[in-house]
Amino acid sequence: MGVHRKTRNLELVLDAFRNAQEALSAQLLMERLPADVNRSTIYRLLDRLEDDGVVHSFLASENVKFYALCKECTQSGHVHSHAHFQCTSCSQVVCLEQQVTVPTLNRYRVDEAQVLLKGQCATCMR
Amino acid sequence: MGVHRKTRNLELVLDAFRNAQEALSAQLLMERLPADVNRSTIYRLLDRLEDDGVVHSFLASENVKFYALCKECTQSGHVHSHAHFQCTSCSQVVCLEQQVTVPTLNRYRVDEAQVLLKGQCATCMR
DNA sequence: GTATTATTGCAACATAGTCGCATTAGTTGG
DNA sequence: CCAACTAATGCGACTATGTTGCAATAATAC
Repeated sequence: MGVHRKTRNLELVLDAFRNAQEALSAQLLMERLPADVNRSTIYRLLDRLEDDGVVHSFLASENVKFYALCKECTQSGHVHSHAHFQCTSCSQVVCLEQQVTVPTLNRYRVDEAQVLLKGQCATCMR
Repeated sequence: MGVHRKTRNLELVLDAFRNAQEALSAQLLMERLPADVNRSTIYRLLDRLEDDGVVHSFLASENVKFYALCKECTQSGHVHSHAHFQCTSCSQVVCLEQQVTVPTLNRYRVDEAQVLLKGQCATCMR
């Protein structure tokens, strides 16, 4: 497992994430990358980067999967229970600092929490 | 707006929700309803019921939208910030009692919180 | 019972994502 | 540097979830 070869496409995707302040979907990546980068390749790179723990993913509105670089995550223990925010006007998605306290449930074992806050971002509020 | 006519399909869908202990997706509904109920009709009924505040929806894994009857919701003020749980083994989704305390953010106005806890349900843990 | 129109069924479409397979191109060893 | 190996890519076809236009059907009001 792991990212093996240093290819142009991989570098392009990583750069896109490094330059982005927000989380990115496959669709957004396609728009930001050169047109000749194949759709399947983007999906495959995202899958791989997620497997490798380089990015984490979460679902936002409209059934779209978003990805963002893992910052607080270590190789051993991943902490993905921070919240995400999506603006209902511009659809932009960002990772928040907020950690989510996962409630303990007696009938279930909770492994992961996905928290999506929806509302308006500073730009769209004006 | 509003549910107007009392049709067979509407009754079937409502019954399915009343009989279900879990949340239902369009797919699950299709499996539980007579085969001659049209796919589009199910989607349209779900949309309408959500508009009317009869059910609420939220996204679970695999980009699938789930619906459940609104219980704590009043006509005037909807409270949809309770958490949902999805079992990663059997994919079943349930509404939890847990209310989510929506964090206040200074750079965003938060209108809604979607919380999906993932893990294993009692049945799958055995 | 008839008129009105919400609801339905159908088929075609849209979008997000996946997959098999042949080709391309990093990487390694000599 | 070159050849061999094989990961990565591009392509096209496919799946799944959901949407839409339109004509037919059926619930409701009179």
